[in-house]
Parts: sequence; C-alpha cells; structure tokens
Amino acid sequence: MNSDNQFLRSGCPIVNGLDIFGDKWTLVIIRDLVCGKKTYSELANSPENIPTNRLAERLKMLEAENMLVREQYQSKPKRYTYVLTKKGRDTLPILQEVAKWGNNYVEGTWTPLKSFMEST
Amino acid sequence: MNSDNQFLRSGCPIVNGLDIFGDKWTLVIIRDLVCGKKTYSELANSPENIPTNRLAERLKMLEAENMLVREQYQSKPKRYTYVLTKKGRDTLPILQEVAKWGNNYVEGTWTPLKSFMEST
DNA sequence: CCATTTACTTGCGATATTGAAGTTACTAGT
DNA sequence: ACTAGTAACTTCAATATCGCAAGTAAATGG
Repeated sequence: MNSDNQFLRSGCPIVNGLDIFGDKWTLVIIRDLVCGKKTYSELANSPENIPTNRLAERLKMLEAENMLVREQYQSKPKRYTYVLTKKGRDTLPILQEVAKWGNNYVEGTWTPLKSFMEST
Repeated sequence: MNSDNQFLRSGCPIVNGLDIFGDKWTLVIIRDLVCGKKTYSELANSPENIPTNRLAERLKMLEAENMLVREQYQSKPKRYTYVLTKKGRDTLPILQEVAKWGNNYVEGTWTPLKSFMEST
C-alpha cells in the first residue's frame, strides 16, 4: 500500500496519509528526526527499541516517499544522516495532536517539551 | 499492544496513541463514525471495503478502550449503533491534520467538507 | 417456505513483524 | 599484525496479523 495513484484504497486524504505513516513505527521515526536525531544508530536507540530490520525498511520507504533524504556526512566508510523534507516535517501537526491526545487519555505518558508542542 | 500501563512501549504519548489507533483501519472507522455512520453495515460499506472480520475486531477493541459505546436501537433481533465517547471524538483534530496533510501531499485525494475540517 | 438483510464468525493462505544473529567496512589500541 | 569495537545494515526463523471468501444466526417480507 503506497501513495502511487494507481492503487489508492480511496480518494480520502486520511486513508492516503495512513497508507504512508499509519503503522506503529513510522511516526515514531519521524518524531525522533523532528527531535534532532540524525543517524541510523540514534534512531535505533530510542526507548521503544525498534527492530533494526524494520528501521531500515521504513527509512527506505520514507526516502521513496520523499519524506526524507539521505545526506552523506563521511566517506570512509560512507555514512549518511537522515533529514526530513518539508513533506516529512509537515507531519509535525499530526504528531502534536497525537501527543496531546495521548497525554490526555493514556495514563503514564510524559508531557512533551513545549519546544516540541509549539514548533511549527 | 494496548494502553494498559503495565505494558507500555514507552512513556511517549505519541507511541501510546499509536498503540491504539496506529494502523490502517482504526482511524478510518472513527472517520466514518464522526461523519455520522452508526451501524455495522454502514461502516462495512465504506469505499475502502474493510474486511468484516477486521471491522468487528476493531469495534471490539475501540469499545474495550472506551473510545466508543454500543447502544441498542432495536430488540428483535438485538441491534446496536456504535457511538463515539469523548475520548473517541477527541481524535478529530488528529483526523483533521492527517486530512490536511493527505490533501497537500497525495495527488488524487478529494477535499474534505468544511463541516468536517472545521468542527471541534 | 424461501429469499433477503444485518451483523457477525470461521478458516485459511499470504503477508508482515519480531528478535536474534550475522555481515561489511572501517578505526583505534596493543 | 591482531583484536576489539562501532555503525549500519541484512538475513533468518518463528510468530502474529491480514485480507478474502464463505458460513452462521436471527429475524422480516412476500
């Protein structure tokens, strides 16, 4: 399931958003990128412990969807940082609303930083 | 994976929101309920064609999470409508942000009604 | 009595996910 | 030169979840 218009589940913009990031990991990865993480190992070391094969797969998918680009930061060995494009960064309002909801309705969640909740 | 605090992936409110509705169908069902659908068959007949076993399963999960309640509307045979609680309705800002994003970034999506995008 | 409707449930092969271990390409230390 | 370590993945097997099709239960309408 992707955003290639040949195979849309429907024309609904919600459905088409979910077909890209409607799973348990993709928005977690984007959360970390928004919060300043840049490398594979930083992303792999989140408290949620994403399996590394899932991380690699989702990063490729996000790159294919133009949500992020890889930027080389050293050559021997070749290493890349993952940086969100505008398309990727523009999921921030979604993350903020999910964070508000989780904060209101799931006990035991911590309050996100103001800098995260108020950035645009 | 659920919101029972014994088994949180982490204390992150985003992660805990996603553990309830971070999949391809749950927010689609909530979208339809927000838009006025009430019965099982109305929900089953969305353009996305959710498999009926998935629909039944998600409705039970949403009820267990107190996102909706079942209300009996006839007795022979017993039939129920599904109605969102405040907890369920409060995902609307998330739906609205996802809709905005999908509208901006996925070609071929239709523009949601103002009544949907502006309701609170 | 038979067809239809609503609301599910069951079975099953296909697909996706997890967790652990392995690989590649280097760097730094002894 | 040898060994250890780190970053960034990949591979594999077991398990979980999915979508599809078909079946069931409880009525209603003709």
